[in-house]
Amino acid sequence: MSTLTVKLPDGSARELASGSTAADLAASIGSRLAKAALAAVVDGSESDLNVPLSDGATVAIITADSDAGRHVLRHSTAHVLAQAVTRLFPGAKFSIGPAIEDGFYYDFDLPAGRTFSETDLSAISDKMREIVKADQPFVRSEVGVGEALRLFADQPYKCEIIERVTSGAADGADAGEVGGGEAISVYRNTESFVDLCRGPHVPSTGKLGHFALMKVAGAHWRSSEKGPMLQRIYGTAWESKAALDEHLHRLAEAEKRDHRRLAVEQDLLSFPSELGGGLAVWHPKGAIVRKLMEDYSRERHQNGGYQFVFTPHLANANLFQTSGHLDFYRDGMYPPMEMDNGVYYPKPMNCPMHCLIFAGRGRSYRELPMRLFELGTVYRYERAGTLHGLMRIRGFTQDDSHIYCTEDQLQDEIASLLDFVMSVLRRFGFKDFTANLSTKDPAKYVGDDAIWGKATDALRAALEKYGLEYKIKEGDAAFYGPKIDIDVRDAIGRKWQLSTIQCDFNLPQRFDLEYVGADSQRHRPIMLHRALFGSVERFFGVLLEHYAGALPTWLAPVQVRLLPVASAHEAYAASVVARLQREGFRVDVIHADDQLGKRIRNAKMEKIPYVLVVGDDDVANSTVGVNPRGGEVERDVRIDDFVARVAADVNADDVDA
RNA sequence: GCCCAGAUAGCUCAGUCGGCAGAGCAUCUCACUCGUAAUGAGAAGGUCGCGGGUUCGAUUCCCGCUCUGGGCUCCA
Repeated sequence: MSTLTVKLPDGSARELASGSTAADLAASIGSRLAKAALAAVVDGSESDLNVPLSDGATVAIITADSDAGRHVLRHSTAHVLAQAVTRLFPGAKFSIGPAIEDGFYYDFDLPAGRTFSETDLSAISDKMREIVKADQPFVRSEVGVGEALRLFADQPYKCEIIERVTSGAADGADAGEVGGGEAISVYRNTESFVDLCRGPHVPSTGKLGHFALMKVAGAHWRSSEKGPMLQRIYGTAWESKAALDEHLHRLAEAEKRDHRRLAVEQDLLSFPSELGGGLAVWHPKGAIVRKLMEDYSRERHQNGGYQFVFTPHLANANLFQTSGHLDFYRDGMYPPMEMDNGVYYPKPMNCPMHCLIFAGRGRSYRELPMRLFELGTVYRYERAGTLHGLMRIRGFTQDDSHIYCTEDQLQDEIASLLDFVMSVLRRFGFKDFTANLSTKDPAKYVGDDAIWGKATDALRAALEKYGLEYKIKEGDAAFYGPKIDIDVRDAIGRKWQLSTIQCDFNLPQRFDLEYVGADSQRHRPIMLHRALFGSVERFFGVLLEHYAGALPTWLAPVQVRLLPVASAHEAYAASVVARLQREGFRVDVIHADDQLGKRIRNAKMEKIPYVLVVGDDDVANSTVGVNPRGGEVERDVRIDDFVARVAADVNADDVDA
């Protein structure tokens, strides 16, 4: 009997009977591996377990508890979903169903315009469990184009994918469905259910089962707004019940730190419907936090060589004609107001007005770099379906800087800008950063290639110098210049894009901005846009979620709460409050109308950093009882010691979430 | 803008197969004055999101709108 030898990931070799498959390999290694195996990587490409191995191949087994394994089982679960839907809704057309982060989805076109509602999910889910229980095999075969078109004759979306793939017009979404090459691969589960797919898949549906259908949604075919609206079902799937439960638990935790929920619970701000969609009012407790954020931002900008400016909320249409906003972003602007002889628009950006300030008189190279800063409130008409709490809002305030500099200054200016941005972000407790460098889209840009190259190099050099991990997004820049976007990762691992540093070769030209150089000649400055919070509102929302509402002491609306044990201790409590207020702390006191335990509980739910309880002993000894957030109760703490401790906490550079 | 789901007391939510609307928390009053995560009693609180239709009667059924949530698209 002839044999073949394969290489394993650890470098060892293994001899198998000729004709052996990846499944045989797994079995030869161990029964636990055989059970956990879902697919294999053979010579670098993923394949099914039952693929025959060739002599000398390098083979790795994919198990369910790896990222690759979860990807396979999610994709396979999507097929089960499609089969369940086609059985429950005869005539349903299915389009694509990829694995995504934490789960999968599948898009359907139901007969007669029928739509899914959430109540359909349990029936579909039950049908899926039947299919899992039936332990149907996933049988791969490869067919020619003609055969494929015949197989999917009643599935127009599948036919479209086949045609696009074979005509070479496929994009990433199609490639997930079918591999490239001549033959088209399909996976059959039953006599009647077969799906176009590149694979690999689990050997049989019995390997699946730890899934949950999460929600239904509309989704456009081919992700194009012009395409028909399909019905999408989202699900999640995991390698074990424990992993599924853990995922569901994580979702529940994320929901608990939803900034919209925390904003209501802590009385920070609200979105009264009387005001209109996407518009917020800030209540006193939210406003104080916002003010602290803004004060800190102003202080840093003042020390960072910025000049403060203020500009109005409205501008004549001519200004936005000059800036180009009316040409490019009219749909995203609030509608115009007509008055006197002109037409006015609420501003969607501050930069045109800052350009007017620069252009207001002749400028010398000695004034550059000129750094203008404004907390400027802008209004954008975000479409109704896109609004989302503070994260997507129609009126918001940018911490907006525009820096005008010479070409020679570009490099240093960008490097110091990046330092500045990172230092401010760290103060707010973010520690984990990544950046994206977006480069020229050759199809759409203004300015000459030399300046694009120079600016892109300057951005890259700044990232390298700072040592910030970054990805290059080729062709992703706006038409007017390359940019750096900075993402932060929050306490539960979610990424938020916050700060941005953008070069602009367009506005200086449109506003005909000039300075006189040392050579007495006129030159055009380069403009940089820089937002750090981006939107103050959104940044506030991200902070709330990052800290789950427990803002660091320097930002907490109430830093210290005094609780007199009984009415007899109120005078003493008042004297402690006065002392702490003299030290500049934000303090309040809750009188002894409720029991102490109740007042402690309320303070804890409000996530106040320090709760001070004062009773007989404290009155006698000038002490306080300290109940710190997340710490143990301490009795008989001297007031001076407490003051020093809070002061240290407020000034701490290292803030933990 | 499109698909799905919502909107009932300040908050969280129950309920009415079409017949005067309910709980917990919060609020107010009274009692309790208490040493570290919910004291007790009472009161008050609602055009059941807005507008139209069907009906003897609509918070409930139908239509439209507004707002909210989840997606798609978009995001200077």
